[in-house]
Amino acid sequence: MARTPRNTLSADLIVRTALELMEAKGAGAFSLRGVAAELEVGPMALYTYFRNKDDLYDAVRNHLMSLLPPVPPEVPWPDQVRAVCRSLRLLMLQHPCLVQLLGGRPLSGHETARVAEGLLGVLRAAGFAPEAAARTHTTLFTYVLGSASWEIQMAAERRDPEAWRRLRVSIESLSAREFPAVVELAPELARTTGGDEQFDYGLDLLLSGLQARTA
Amino acid sequence: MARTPRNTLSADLIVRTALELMEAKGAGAFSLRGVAAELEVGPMALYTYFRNKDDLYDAVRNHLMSLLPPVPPEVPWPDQVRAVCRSLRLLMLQHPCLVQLLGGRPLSGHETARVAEGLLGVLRAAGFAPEAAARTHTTLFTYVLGSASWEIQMAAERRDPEAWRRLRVSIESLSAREFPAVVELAPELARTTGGDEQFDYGLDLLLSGLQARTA
DNA sequence: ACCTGAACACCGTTCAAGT
DNA sequence: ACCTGAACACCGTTCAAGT
Repeated sequence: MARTPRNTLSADLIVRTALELMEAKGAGAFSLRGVAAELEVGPMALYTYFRNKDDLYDAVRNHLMSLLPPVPPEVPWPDQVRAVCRSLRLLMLQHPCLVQLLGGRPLSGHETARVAEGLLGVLRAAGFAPEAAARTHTTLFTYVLGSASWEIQMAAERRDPEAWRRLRVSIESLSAREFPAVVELAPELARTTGGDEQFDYGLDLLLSGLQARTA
Repeated sequence: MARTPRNTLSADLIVRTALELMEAKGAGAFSLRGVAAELEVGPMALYTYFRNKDDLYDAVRNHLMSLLPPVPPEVPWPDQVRAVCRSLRLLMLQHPCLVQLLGGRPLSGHETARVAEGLLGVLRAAGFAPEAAARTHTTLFTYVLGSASWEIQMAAERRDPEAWRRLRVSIESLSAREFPAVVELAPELARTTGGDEQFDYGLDLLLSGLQARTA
């Protein structure tokens, strides 16, 4: 590797490198020194572009949020809501660190507003009153956040053989007398954990609740 | 402070001390060395009771899960579901670190099964088929997880004056042409973010969807 | 078994200095 | 402005040693 302490450094390059490291090793193992090493610069070089680690976190989150596709026009509003929620979930699954970035840092930046704008615009156009639109938006967003977070967690569990073994043993050691429902439904729980179908199940519950309310 | 390197140390004492520190400073600032200092022992004393930091995290999560109250009997099943979800949310709000512990660590332990048992038992008794019970359980759990996580985040934001100021500025600087819905609904969003009412709004949407399906 | 102390390989960040 | 290098106050964890 040749030395590259030229003018090649930029905020954008740092964000892209940070994102790569987060996705490769998980957001927990991410470090400023790791980014600096990857870019073959000293750790302090990054401080020219970002005030501190949290500032870099914000920039990465903002970059990820900008990847969200726009709302499909010209379709009924329930389909629009479904599309927004699905693409938000997909973005989180493709970039698992996004969940941690959303849950651990204050909000800021126009990209976050852009996400809210899409869903709120759809709901307002569908005739939702201001308060109902706001409440519905928050409900949908938190459902997507929670289910994606849980899905990522479970996928990580399945990937780690040791963790997966411990979970299987833990479930199989449960007494059927003390935990009848868990023991009976263990196969169903394993089969229905994660996946598009599970996500749509909850999303459809929310949408049918909404449609019952607007009718 | 007198020295206490006697036989006063125990797994239970360490868990309680760790929990105190997590709640005081946030789960992010928590460290093994901090717990050891609080207990006035060397950092290595903890390794007699826990294999590593993650092992202690699991113990704390298990302890918190054991605090969940039992399901109220002798009421209609929608009220039972509501009660379980509300008390789970309340537990998360009272112990914000629980959300991070659930989202960042593999599952294990009987306490986690106990939580699932309550909700699954209610749904099975209400006549839900195995797959529907499993899917509904996951949907409800992820909704509680996501909304509590978001609520904790927002509460932290409001507590930190600097973060709160940045958020206000960020919202006020949005152009009404680019973000019409966000600008219009900003007061509604602020007013409806968090709180029992917002949580129940989404929970009722899910429940009315469920009741429409079982009828 | 229960706990200590030194050591290792890491962190984020400050400070003073170079260009 | 852009980047370096040394230093500080932290981490989790290993290892060898004490009782």
